[in-house]
This record gives sequence, C-alpha cells and structure tokens, in this order.
Amino acid sequence: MSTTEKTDKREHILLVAEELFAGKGFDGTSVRDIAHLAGVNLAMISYYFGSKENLLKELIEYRFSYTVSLLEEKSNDQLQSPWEKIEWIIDFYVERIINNRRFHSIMSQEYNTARSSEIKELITSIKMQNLERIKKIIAEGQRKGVFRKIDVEMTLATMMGTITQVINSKNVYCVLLRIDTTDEKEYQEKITQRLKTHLRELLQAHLIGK
Amino acid sequence: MSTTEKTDKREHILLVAEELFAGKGFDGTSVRDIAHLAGVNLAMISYYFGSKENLLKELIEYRFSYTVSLLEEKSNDQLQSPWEKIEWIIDFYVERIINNRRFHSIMSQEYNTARSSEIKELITSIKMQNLERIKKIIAEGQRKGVFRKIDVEMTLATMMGTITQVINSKNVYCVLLRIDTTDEKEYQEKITQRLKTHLRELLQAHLIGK
Amino acid sequence: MSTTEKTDKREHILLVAEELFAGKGFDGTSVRDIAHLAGVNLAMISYYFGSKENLLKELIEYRFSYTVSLLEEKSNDQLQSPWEKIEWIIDFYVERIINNRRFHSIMSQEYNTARSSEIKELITSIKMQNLERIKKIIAEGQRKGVFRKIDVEMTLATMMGTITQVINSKNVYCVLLRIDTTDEKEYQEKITQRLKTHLRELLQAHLIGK
Amino acid sequence: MSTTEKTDKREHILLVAEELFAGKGFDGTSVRDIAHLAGVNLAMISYYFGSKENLLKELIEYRFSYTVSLLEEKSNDQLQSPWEKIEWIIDFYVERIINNRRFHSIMSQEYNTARSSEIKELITSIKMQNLERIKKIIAEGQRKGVFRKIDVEMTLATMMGTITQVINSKNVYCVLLRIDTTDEKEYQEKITQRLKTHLRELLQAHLIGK
DNA sequence: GATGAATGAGCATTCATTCAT
DNA sequence: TATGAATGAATGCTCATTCAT
Repeated sequence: MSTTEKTDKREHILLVAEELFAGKGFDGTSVRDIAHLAGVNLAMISYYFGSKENLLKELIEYRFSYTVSLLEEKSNDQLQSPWEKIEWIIDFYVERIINNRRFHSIMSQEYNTARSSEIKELITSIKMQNLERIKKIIAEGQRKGVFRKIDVEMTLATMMGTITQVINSKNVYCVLLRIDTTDEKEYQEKITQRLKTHLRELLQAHLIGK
Repeated sequence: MSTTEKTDKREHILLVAEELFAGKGFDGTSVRDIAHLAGVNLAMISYYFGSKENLLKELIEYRFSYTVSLLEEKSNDQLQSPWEKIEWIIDFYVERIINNRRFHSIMSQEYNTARSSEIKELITSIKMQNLERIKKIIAEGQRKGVFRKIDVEMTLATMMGTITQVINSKNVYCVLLRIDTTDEKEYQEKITQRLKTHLRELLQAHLIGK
Repeated sequence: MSTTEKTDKREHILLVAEELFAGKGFDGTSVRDIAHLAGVNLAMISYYFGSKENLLKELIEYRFSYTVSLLEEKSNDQLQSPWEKIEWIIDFYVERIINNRRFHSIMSQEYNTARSSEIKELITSIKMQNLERIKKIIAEGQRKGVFRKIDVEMTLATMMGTITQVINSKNVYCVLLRIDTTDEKEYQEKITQRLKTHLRELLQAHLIGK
Repeated sequence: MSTTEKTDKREHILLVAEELFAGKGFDGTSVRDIAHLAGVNLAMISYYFGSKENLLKELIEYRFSYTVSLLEEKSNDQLQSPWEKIEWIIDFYVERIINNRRFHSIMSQEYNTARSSEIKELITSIKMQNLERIKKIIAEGQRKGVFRKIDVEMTLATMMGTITQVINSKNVYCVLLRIDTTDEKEYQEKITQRLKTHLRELLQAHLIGK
C-alpha cells in the first residue's frame, strides 16, 4: 500500500471524526461510530491513534498546523497600515473559522470539558499565541495614534465571539437572516460576507471612531 | 416528607447536575456522578426526572422560567430612550450570563449536540424571543434616527458572542486580563465590570457613532 | 430478597470464580466465564465486586478468614508436647490444603504473577504469620532438647512444599500412586492419608532422629 | 542472514518470553509484550513460532532438551553407592532448578492451566521419566538394605516440592532467611547451599535413619 | 525472510434504566 | 415514596493472528 493511501486513511478517519465530534460532541461520539462512518475496522482507530483522546489531539494538531506562521508574517508586515492589517485579520479569521466551522465548533464545545490537561494546554497556548499577535497590531495602531484607547482583550473577545456565536447558533441565525439551511454553499457565502462587513464596520467605529 | 423538602431535593439535584454538565458536558456526566455528588440514591434521578435527557430539559426550563417577562417589559417601556434601553440590556445580559455562567456554558456546549429536537426547539425559541425583543429596541432607535443603519442580527451576535466568548474561554482571558482564577468572586466582579464598559463603548460607537 | 440470598449469591460467585481461576488461571478466566457458569448477569460481577482484581482479593479474604486463630491457639497450648503439636499441624495443613486445593492452587499459581501489590502483600503476610507460628513450635522443641538442630525455615518449606507438590502435580502423582482420578473422593482420602503418614515419618526422622 | 543469526534471534525471543511468562504468567503476557521486549517485529513471533501456545511448547522443549540423558547415566552408574547417587541427584536438581528458576516457575504456574493437552502430556511425561529414574535408585538402595522402607512417591514429592516451594515463595523465604533480594547472585548462592544441606540431612535421616 | 497494516473476536467495565419491595 | 438489586446494551480498548507485499 502506498504512503498516500495510508495518509489518506488516517486523514479520512480524522475528517470523519471531526464531523461526528462536531455533530454529537466528543463524549457523544463512540469509536464505533467513527469506524462505521469511516468504513474502517474498529480496531484500526486504536491502531492508528492509540486512543480516542489522542485522536482528538491529533485532529487539533492537524487543523492548527497550517495556520501557525500566517498571522506572524502579517503582524510584522511593514507596508500595511494597522487598520489594513485588522481588515486582513477579520477576513482571515471569518474565512478560516467558517471553512473549518465543524472543527471550530468542537473546540468551543470541548474546551471546557476536555479531560486531558494536555489538550487543554495545547488549545490555550494556540489561542494565546493568536491573541497576542492581534494585540500587537492594535498596540501598534495605538502607538501611531490611529486607534483609540480601547479595551484590547475585550475587543479580541468581540472579534472571536461574534464569529463563534454565528457558527454555533447556526439555526437561530439562519432563521433571523432568512437564509436557507439546505444550501450549504449559499449559507456559507452569505454568512461570510455579512460577518466580514459587520466586523469591519463595528471595529472601525470602535477603533477609529467613524 | 413535606412538599418543600421534595422540591428542595429536586432543585438540589438540578443544581448538582448543572455543575457537572458545565464541567464535564452532558455526555461526560453520568447519572451516577449526579446521584453521588447530590448524595441521593441513583434510582431517585430516574424516579424524579424520568431520564437523564429530561433532567436537562427540566434544568433548562428551571433556568429560563424566571427571566421570561423582564425583557418584554423593558422593550415596551416608553419612558426610556433606545440607548438607555440598550445600556440596560447590556447590564442585564452581562450580569445574567455571568451569574448563570455554568448554565450558559451548558447551553453553548450542548446546543449543537442536543439529541432531542424538543430541547433544541426549546432553546431556539427562547433565543429567538430574546433576540426579537432586542431587535425591536434597535429598530425603534433607528426609526427615531438615533441609531445608525447597522446589521441588526450581527450586532446581536456581537453582544451575545462577546459575553459567551469571555465565559467559555475563562482560562485564556484570566491570563490575558491578569485575574486570579482562584478567587471566584473577584474574577466575577472584575469581568462583569470590564464586559459592561466594553460593550457600552463598543455599541455606542457602533450604533450612535461617537 | 433476603440477606441470606444476597450473601449466597456473592458466595456462589466466589466459589465459581475459585473453580475457574484454579482451572484456567486468573488471566485465563474472563468475567464472562464466571458470570456464565454462575448463572448471573455479567454486570452483576462488577456490581458486587467492583472489578475482577477485587473479586480475587475478596476470594482470598474469604478463604483465609476462618483459619486465622486456629494455629495461634495450638502453638500456645501447654498440654501438648512439641511433637504432638507438629503432628497436629501436619494433619491440619494436609487436610486444610487438600480440602481447599483449588484455592491453594490459585495461590501458588498467582502469587508470583499478581499485579496488585495489595494482593501480594496480603498473601505474604498470611504466609509469614503461619510460618512464624510453626517456627515457634519447633524452637520450643529445640529449647526442650526434644528436636535436633535443623534448618527451621527449610523444614517449613519441606512441609508446605510436599503438600503443594502433590496437589499441583495431581496428574503425575495419580499415575505414580495408581489412584483413579475420576473418583474425586477416593483420591482425596487416599492422598490425605498418604501425605499425613509420609510427613509424620519424614519429620520424625528429621526432627527427632528415629 | 546466517543460520546462526536466525537461531540466535529465535533463542533470544524464547529467553525474553521465558522472562515474561515467569513474571506475568502465560495469559498475562501478550505477544506484543514479547515482541517489544525482544526488539523484534510483532508478526515475527507468529512467523517463527506459529502461535503463542507453540512458543511455550518450544520453550519447554528447549529447556528440557539438554537434561534428558544425564539422569539416565547416573542411575545406571555401578561405581556409586545409592546414597552417593541421591546426594548427586539433590545437588543436580537444586542447581538445575535454581539456575532455571524462571522456567521452573512457569512450569509450576502453567502446568494446571495449560489448555493444550499436548503441552500437558509433554510435561507429564518428562516429570514421570525423571521420577522413575530416582525411584529406581531408591529401590536399588532398598534392595541393598541401605535405605529404609519409605513412601517412595511421597519422598520424590518432598524433594521436588521443597525446592519449588523456596523458588516460588521467594519473597517469603528471603524475609525469613534474611537474604537481600536485590543481590540476585548472593541470593542464589546462599539458597542453593542451604537447600542442598537441608535436603541431604533430611533425606539421610529419612532414608538411612541417622 | 520479514514486516506494516489490518481484522474479528474478545476483554473488563460502565452506562441509563427498570423493577420488586 | 424511596431504594438496593439487577440488567441489556454499549463503552473504549487489546488480543492473537493473518496477509499482501
């Protein structure tokens, strides 16, 4: 069997697990569920991932792995103004969270519940890193006199919280926004656009004051 | 045994269940856990509540029961300006969610996971009702020319999402805000104040533009 | 259900477990085996004993509980000569071990294997207590000039080891002694008599020298 | 790979298996344990030995193979007196069992448990052969009027049982004999000497009567 | 000859719930 | 009303073994 196939199988299991964890929660999903939906043998899951807990850990690492350095780069970019950076970050996060909304949903569901402190610390450290980078950008804007004196930490909570709220209360916002839930793609596009525009206007008013 | 004692026992079980659900999730909490921590017989839980699922339902009804009409009243109040109403709502929600943050945590964790559509619909309808009331107030402000044309639904998401974000990422924000986690009361007071001030400034800039 | 019935069920499970452990070893016996042969529900075993390991522990305590003080009494008896005491002990041990040969077999099988140090220590302490009591009797005989100077500890090993050897190599000794294996009762009586006589003659020659 | 290397690998696996079987029992040892400790691929065990059961069988054959004829020779030796032969046999068995005490431990643990009748019969036949040879020597001594009329089979049980008892209750006898368990070599030497002396004195008193 | 991948069967244990009392 | 006893179903996981390469 080729390396690709092996990787694909692992990845396939991870994606199936992600879907189930998002829909039924970590504890609500059994390893049997995952094996069945993934079309693999039950023992395969333990064989590849050791344990259900470790499967979650590997999913987290898999999802976070490719977005480590992007933010770092952006915050150090000398050519963009602080507000341009904020606009970029809004777009980046809205898209990233909407695209990975299943995974994001797991994170917000399981974060408080996580039994393994290892997983908890992994998530905390990633969240902290991301928040520190955005903090740096806002601080830069404040130093340059472009941004007003606002509560930076709470502003970060607003940014993330708004997106999370829309994701996690999908049903409610679909009704409110009169978006058809069945057309997944349409929902995604509309909600992405709406979130981007809102956050730009909201944060512009908040940070710059117009 | 008197009716009062019976009610107290039921309530006691509900509160213990709330604590455990918040800490370990619905699926992560066993009926045995609840019975043990509540100091009651295992069979009593089924005896009183029928099933674990129904225990959650009763907890939701118990928590929502006393906050139904308050918002209704406020939105119809003719003596306050729209902004005064928004300020009141911010304070009301921040306090209510912070005070019931365990329950709120359960709701955000279990909402997407809930197996019973009955519970899902119950939560959706309550959320919808609350959002509709706030929508009405913002619409009133816009009609009066006091509030700018903003995305009402997204603004609601910002309000709720910001509070939820701070609650559910307690660990992260405690570190960021340099608040001691061990002193529960101090944490609660500081975070309440901080959230209220931030949301007022944020929404004032957003809705009114100053 | 009466207390007697409940105790009987526990005891019944213990006896079934003893039989299986003796025949297939602790690890070779599954909780399913025990439940099946005992005619009880699988979950019952965990309900009564908590775990398989603890079932073994309770079996050990159950088997040892009623023979604690008998030996103590005998060793302090002032009316018997040391050799009369040794004769009594030979008879006592041969009968006790033959009658509980299944349990004895488990002990010699699992002693070196026992995973829980708690069980190991329990067995060691019981063995030590018994050996100390016999040591005391031999020492008394030596003080009185009745017994020769022999290696006390090794003599204990001989006493116990001879019985154990016959029990654990039943097949071999049945052939050697030309005893029919199918008639359990006949086997037991013959072997008991043979062991008693042999040990008396052996130890008399060893301790007294005739 | 050369034949030597292959044999060495097989032997290495056997020795590792012996160690684990002795420490955790046959059922308590997994093929994975053996493969891991031996540093070989898991599938290799099945590849070399066919099955776990057969691995045990090969271990037994491996251990017994080199001691088949020694005893035969000795019992036919015309130059030694029956008592000299018994002395030689005591030394031979004590040393052989002490040196192979891990294997001996497995035999006494698994003998009653062994699922395969093939293994059971193998062990029984080896034991029988050995016992028959010693029987012959004692019978010779009795014919010559050197040995008393004693229970030959039980005397054999005493010889083997005493050694086995000391080996299998190592912990107990280490405490009783005040031997340091950590120094394996010291333990082995002391216990060997002690056993030899004890068995000589014991059997001399028993067989010859002095 | 040697091995990574895979698997069906089985493991001990825990689950929410029911029932006789 | 209250509860100890009981249970069928499911849990996560490990087992010895096989097989394609």
